[in-house]
Amino acid sequence: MSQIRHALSVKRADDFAAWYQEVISAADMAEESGVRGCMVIKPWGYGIWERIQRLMDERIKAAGVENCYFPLFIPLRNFAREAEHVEGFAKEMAVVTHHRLIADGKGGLMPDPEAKLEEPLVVRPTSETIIGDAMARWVQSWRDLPLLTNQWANVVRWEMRTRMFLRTSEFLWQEGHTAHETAEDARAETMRALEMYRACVEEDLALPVIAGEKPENERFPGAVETWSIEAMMQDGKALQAGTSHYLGTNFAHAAGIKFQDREGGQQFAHTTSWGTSTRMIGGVIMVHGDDDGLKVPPAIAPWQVVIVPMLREDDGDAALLAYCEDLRARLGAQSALGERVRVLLDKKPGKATAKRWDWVRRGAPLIIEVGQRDMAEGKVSLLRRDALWADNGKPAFSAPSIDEAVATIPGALDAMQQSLLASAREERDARITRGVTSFAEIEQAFKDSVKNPGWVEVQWSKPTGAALEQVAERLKALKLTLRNVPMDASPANGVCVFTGDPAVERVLIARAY
RNA sequence: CGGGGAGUGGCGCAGCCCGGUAGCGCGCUUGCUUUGGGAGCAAGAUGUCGCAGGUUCGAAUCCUGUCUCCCCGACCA
Repeated sequence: MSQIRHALSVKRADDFAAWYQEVISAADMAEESGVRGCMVIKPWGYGIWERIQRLMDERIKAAGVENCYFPLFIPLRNFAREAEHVEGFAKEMAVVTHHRLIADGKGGLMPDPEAKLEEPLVVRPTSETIIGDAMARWVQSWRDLPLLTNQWANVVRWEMRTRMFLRTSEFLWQEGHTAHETAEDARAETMRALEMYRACVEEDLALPVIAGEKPENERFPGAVETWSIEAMMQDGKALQAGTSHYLGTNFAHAAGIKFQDREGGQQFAHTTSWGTSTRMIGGVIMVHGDDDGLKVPPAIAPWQVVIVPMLREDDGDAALLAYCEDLRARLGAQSALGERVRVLLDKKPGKATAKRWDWVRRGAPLIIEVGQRDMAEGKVSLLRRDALWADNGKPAFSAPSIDEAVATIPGALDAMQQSLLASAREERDARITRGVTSFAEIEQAFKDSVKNPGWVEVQWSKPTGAALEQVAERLKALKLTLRNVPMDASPANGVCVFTGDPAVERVLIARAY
């Protein structure tokens, strides 16, 4: 192996947390804002979010769910209704108490004590309560059901410890809220949303996930069932990439979502809620990033192909730019992954080499450099972000003709999308340990290891209440948590690693973000 | 929210202990050279030293408070 000069200064293997932060700044995705836990999402990071948003939104609408927008401010009294739900969020809510500023006498401003709100407003941490209010008005008859709504919004949770994209005080997300006539319908919707997330995150973000039900102690406050998709990061930790909740009639009782059923009686609706957030971008970084920066899966790349002309600031530039423009137009007329290929001709002044490394760090799937010699030969110089280095330690350029490039690039984008998912799945599966039969084996695997060995799947007797808390405590000593009960795991056939009782199902254990 | 570390040009850092009016590398600008693989040489520009008070003739440096970031923990649908 020759010496490779990587595009980042920190390597994943040396300091994963520092590497993660360097990717975000080196890929020009986001930066600190000066407000605790809040970030500025820059064009490349926001462009990725917009792609995710578009692809997810198409899937949401295809299921018959309609978008709405509900207010940012929620009256404090809404939160007094559903005790369990409130308890879950009370410690992390931002509250608006004043509506006017006055001079503080020291050259600054302060909230006007005279302008105190009679009833404080909570900045939404999630919208169950306010959407519940609306649903109570909108639902009168069984004919109004199911009611299927979604909103794209920002939410605020006053987090104690924040990390860019993974856990920020303010974040962007989508929250689906639905009401149904029967428990059966609501459960089906819960599962439909979960499957939608699995498909979107795997197919579009190229993150392999395991879908399953959360154990009772990990449930959303007020939910009857909570389901999640869990993705494995390169450091072996789990990231919950989406959740879907069956809320029973808990929220319907709290908000008064009642309807007249087919027999003329009054019934409470069964509701669901489900969400995914900008946190998924953190997952993309930690699954697909490498020591040269980000690799953006083509489906969510704002630009899939970036053409970098090797300008020399002489008379030859005009012809070179025309050649590149022709290439851009021809590529842009092609389709990959069901859409027109997104091609940028990067005409910004500057050295082509410097610009190339900028795009490598950002993770543009394909980078095409074009110089005078390429043009003279009717060729281009093509670099694949997922196969960056040649054996000699230099960037692995290929030199197809322009016709060949136009013809093969759509297929290459499709292939890259597939291979990113496939290789991530391979790496994940190699790090899931199954067949563990005792707690001692778990301790052994996680106790003294500096490197995280990954996930463990065990059989258990699904204890509840205090017995479950005990299990959680034992795992906590190893910094482990119960992630979920995979829906497609094989049935239990042994004994519980925690209690020794007959096992009833399999559960995943991991360190988590 | 507890423990620890840190905030000095765009980025990474030195200076602080022992107060005297700010420096290095990268980047940036300009010029010349170079020109197919992350260029070289030269000359430049960029700082209310996180913010607010205090001590002092004088504060990046000492004291107090505060904000933000990082690590560990607690917490975390």
